[in-house]
Amino acid sequence: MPNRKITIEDIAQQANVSISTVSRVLRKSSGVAADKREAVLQAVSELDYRPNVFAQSLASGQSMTIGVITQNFGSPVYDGILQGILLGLEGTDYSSLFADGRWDKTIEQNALQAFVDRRVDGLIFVGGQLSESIMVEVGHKTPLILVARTIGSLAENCIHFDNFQAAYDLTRYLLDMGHRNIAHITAKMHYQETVSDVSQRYAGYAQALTDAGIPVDPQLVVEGNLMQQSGSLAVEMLLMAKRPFSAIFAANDQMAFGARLALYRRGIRVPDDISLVGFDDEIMAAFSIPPLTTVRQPSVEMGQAAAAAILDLIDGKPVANQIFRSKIIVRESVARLR
Amino acid sequence: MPNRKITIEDIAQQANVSISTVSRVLRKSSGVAADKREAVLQAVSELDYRPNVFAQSLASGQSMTIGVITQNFGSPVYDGILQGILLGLEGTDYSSLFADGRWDKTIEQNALQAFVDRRVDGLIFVGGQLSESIMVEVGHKTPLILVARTIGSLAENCIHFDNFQAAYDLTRYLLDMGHRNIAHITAKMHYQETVSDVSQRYAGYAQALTDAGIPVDPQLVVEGNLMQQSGSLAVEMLLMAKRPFSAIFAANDQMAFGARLALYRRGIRVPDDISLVGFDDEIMAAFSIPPLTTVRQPSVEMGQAAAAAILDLIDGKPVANQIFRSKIIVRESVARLR
DNA sequence: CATTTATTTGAAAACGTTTTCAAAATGATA
DNA sequence: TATCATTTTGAAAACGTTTTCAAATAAATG
Repeated sequence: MPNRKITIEDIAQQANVSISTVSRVLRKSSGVAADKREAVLQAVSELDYRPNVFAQSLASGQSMTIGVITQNFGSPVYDGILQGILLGLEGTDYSSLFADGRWDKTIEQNALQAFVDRRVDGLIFVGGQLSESIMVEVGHKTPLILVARTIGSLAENCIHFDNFQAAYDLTRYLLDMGHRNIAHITAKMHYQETVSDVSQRYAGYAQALTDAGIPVDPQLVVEGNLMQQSGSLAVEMLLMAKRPFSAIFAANDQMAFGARLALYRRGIRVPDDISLVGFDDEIMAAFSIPPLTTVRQPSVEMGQAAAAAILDLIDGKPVANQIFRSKIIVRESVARLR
Repeated sequence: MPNRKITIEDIAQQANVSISTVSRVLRKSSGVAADKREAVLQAVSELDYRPNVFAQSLASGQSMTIGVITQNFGSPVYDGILQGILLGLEGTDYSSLFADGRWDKTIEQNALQAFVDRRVDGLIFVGGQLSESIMVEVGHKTPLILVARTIGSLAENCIHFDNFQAAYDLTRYLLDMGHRNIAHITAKMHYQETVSDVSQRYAGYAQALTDAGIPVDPQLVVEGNLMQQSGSLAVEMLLMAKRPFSAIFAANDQMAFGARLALYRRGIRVPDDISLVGFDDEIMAAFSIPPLTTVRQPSVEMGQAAAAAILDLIDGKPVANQIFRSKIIVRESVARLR
C-alpha cells in the first residue's frame, strides 16, 4: 500500500494537467478535453486515489451526509424504517449518521444540534417530539423529511401512512365478523402539539364504531405505552372492569402480544373466547400463537421512500407527499361471532 | 439568528486575541492566561459560535466519527447491540455512521471503503464476514472492535460472548430435566475462515451431549438460516425423519418461534409433548406462548462495551478483551421428563 | 482571413481550522 | 539588576479540495 497519502496534486502531476482540471473531471463537470479526462482517470486508478472528504466538504459546503434521528431503536417498526433508509441510500454517495432520541426532548435536541454542527445535507426524523415551530425552522435551513409523524405545516415533507383509515378498516373488519363489544388498547403520547399515529388509530376505531351505530364505551378503552408488558396490564384492567367484550384491538402488535400472554395466563383462548388484532404487522405477528391478524405498515418501504425523498429534496426537486396505503393481513386471531 | 456564518476569526476579533489563542482554549490545551481564556469563552457564547467540523477534521485529521457496520438491521440481537453503541456514544463528541452489510461480502466491503474514505476514527463491526486477513489489515490502520464475532488474531478487539459455554449450559439444563433425545436447529454460516457464533453453539450442544454419554445423532441436527420461517421448516424436517425426540434446542429465538408455530400447526403441545428452548432472550421470548426458556445474550450491554472500548482504543488506552457471561432464563417451554 | 464567440485550461483565492515556530512577556535565579 | 528559563502569544504555514477569473486555445461567423 502507498506510504504517503496521495492527493489531487499527485494526480495532476501524473496526468500532466492542473489540479483544477483534475477536480473538474472528478466533479463530472463539463468542458474537459477527452484526452485529458482519460489521462486523469488513468492516473486516478493507477494511484488508487481517494479524495479527502473533509477537504471536499470544506470547500464545497456539502457533507454528503444524511442525519437520521429515530426515537426507538429496537422497536420493529422504527427499525424497519431505518433499514429502508439505509437501503435507499445504498449506492449513493451519501452516508447516514444515526442518533436515537429515545422520546426524550433534550436528547433529541442535542442530536439535532450535533447533526447541524456536522452540516448534514439532509435530515430525516423518524417520529420525534420536537415542537412544530422548531421543525419548521429546521426545515427552513436543511432539507427535511419526517417519517411516522405528521406536521400540518410540513405536510409536503411527511412520509405519510393513513393510520386513521387503517384503524377504521380494521375495526370495520371486526364489526363484519360480528363483534359488537370491541376493546381498544391505545397509548398516551408525550407530545400534544401534533397528531400522533396512535391517537389517529384511536380516532379510526372510534369513528368505525360510531358509523356502525355503536357508542364508544370509555370502559373498553385502556391505555398502555406501546410495549408488550403494557398490553398484558391493559388486559388485566379490562378483565377487572367486568365489562364484557369479545374482541381486542391493540394499537400496535407489541401490545397485542402482551395482551395475548395475559389471556393465555387466564386460560382464555384466542380466538375462540376472545378475538385479538394488532397493528404494524411486524415479523413476529406471523409467528405468534395463533398468528395475529393485523394491519401491515410498510416500514421498510417507507424508509426507502424517505431516502428517495431526501435525495430529491437535496437535488432541489420537488417532493411528492407520499402516502402509503394500509392492508389488513387476515390471519387466525379473529373468530366469526355467530 | 446570525446571518453570516461566524468563524473562529470573529471570536478572535471580539475577544481581542489571535485565532491561535482561540483555537487553543477551544482545544482545551494548556498555556492560556485566565483572562484571555475568559474573554474567548465569553465571545463564544455571545456569538453562539459553532466550529466547522470539516475544517477541524481537515486540519487535525480526526473525524470525530465512528463507523458501525452491522449485518442484520432488523434482527433483535443486532439491533440491541446497535442501540448499546448509540447509548455508549451519547454525550461524547463522537457521532456514529451506520451501514448494513446484509451478510453480503461485497456490500460489506463497500461500506468499509466508504468509512475509510470518511476517515472514521474508529470502526465497529457487528458480525461480518470479511476475511481475517482483511480485518487484521484494517485493524492495523484504524482502531477496531468486533462484536458478535471472534477472530483469533484480533482477540483483544473482540467483545466476546461465550456461545459455547452458554449452549453447553443450556443443553445441560435440558439433560437435567430428563431429556435424552434433543434435536438442534443450527444454521450454516457463509464464511468458513472464522468460528461463527452459531457453530460455537452447535459445539456446546454436541459437547454437552457427549459429556453425558449421549452420541450426537446427525438425524437430530438440522439447518436453518436464523429466520423464523426456517425454524418452521426445520421442525417439518425433523418430524418427517421419524426419529423421536422430546426437546428442541434452536440456535436462536427467532428459529425457536418458527419451530413453535410448526408444532402448533401439528397440534403438538409445548412443553407437554415437546420442550423447546431458544437462544438470545430477545424481548418476544418473554411473550411467546408459552414464554420461552432461553439464554440471555446481553446485546445492549455488549454494544455499550463496544462503544467504551473503541473510545479507549482511540485514546490509546489498552482495551480489555471483554467477555460476557451467559445466563439461562428459565420460563415455561421446558417440561421435566419423568 | 480577420473577427467574434465558445470552449478548455491553469493560477490563485477561498473554505475554517490546527499546529509549528519564533517572538514577546513573565517569572525565577543569582 | 542582569540573566536565564518558562510561559503566553501571534503570524503563518499546513490540511486537500472547489471555484472564480482571466488567459489561452479552438471553433464559428462574416
